[in-house]
Amino acid sequence: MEKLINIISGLSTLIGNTEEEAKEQFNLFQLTSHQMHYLESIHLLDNPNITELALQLRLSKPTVKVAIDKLIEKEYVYKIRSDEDRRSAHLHLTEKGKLINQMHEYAHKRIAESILRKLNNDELETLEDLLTKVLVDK
Amino acid sequence: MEKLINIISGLSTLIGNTEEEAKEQFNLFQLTSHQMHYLESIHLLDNPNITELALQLRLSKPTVKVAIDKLIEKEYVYKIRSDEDRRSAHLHLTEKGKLINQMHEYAHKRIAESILRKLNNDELETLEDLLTKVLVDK
DNA sequence: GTTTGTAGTTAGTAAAAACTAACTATATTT
DNA sequence: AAATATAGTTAGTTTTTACTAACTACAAAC
Repeated sequence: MEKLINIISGLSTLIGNTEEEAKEQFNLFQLTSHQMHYLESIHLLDNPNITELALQLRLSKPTVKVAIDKLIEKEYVYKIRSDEDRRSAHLHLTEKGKLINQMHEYAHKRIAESILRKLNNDELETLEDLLTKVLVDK
Repeated sequence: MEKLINIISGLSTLIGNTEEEAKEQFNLFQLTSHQMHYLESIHLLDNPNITELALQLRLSKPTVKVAIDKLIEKEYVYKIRSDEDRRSAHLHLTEKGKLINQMHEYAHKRIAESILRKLNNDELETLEDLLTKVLVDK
């Protein structure tokens, strides 16, 4: 158990550091960590409305509204008014906003490359099988 | 490569979610995510002075000083004046401040437990060996 | 069709988080 | 020992982030 925890701790650090490095390149795009979190949540919740986003982030609706207005002005987000309920509007990421996800993909790719460098084909296949088993639900 | 990237993405999500859940329990201790980041950086830099911490966080010294003052008042951090250079002071985490690291340990332990539930002994040993190989430097 | 409820917005405000400029105290260089 | 540099601090200010209360517009329930 102790050994496994240490390995997970190392893995967590590796992933954390790689994502952090990837994020640094993105900070050049003038986004605060809060704003990044908004974009990530919009992606995660799959185009929520303001109310849903506020609930997820545990912030008041006006707070979220003001923050989203800024992200709309900076062209990371846009709104589409719902046809079913015309009071409501769904939030979408623009192409620029989607870069936030590409950032994560980039970090994951870099980790994959470092693994490929360290394992041979058999080892890679075994690792993939075991981790798949670990990640499967239930 | 594609498969490996997906697995890493899943792993990253698992670790991220587990840490997030662990953090929620800690939010009850009245710390903002910024303040948690300060505590994590102090741990990471191994008792830095204000200047070093400001450099790491890419913030001005007065900004960091004011933030640290609050953490000192709340008893998460204390200062020890350096004997070598009496202008300088090193930042340390109090027992309460160290809980932030225990939070990470708790999250890692929970992930370890979920792995133990899904693999048998042989599989576990193989996984540990492969991940150790992956995490080794160079 | 009137009342009640909900999504989003606006206005006003408070607290947190950041900055620059200027200072004190100690160290280092010349 | 005087001049320069560095660590930390203080003061004053701006920006960001958050809140509540009150509003508009639309939807649902009675």
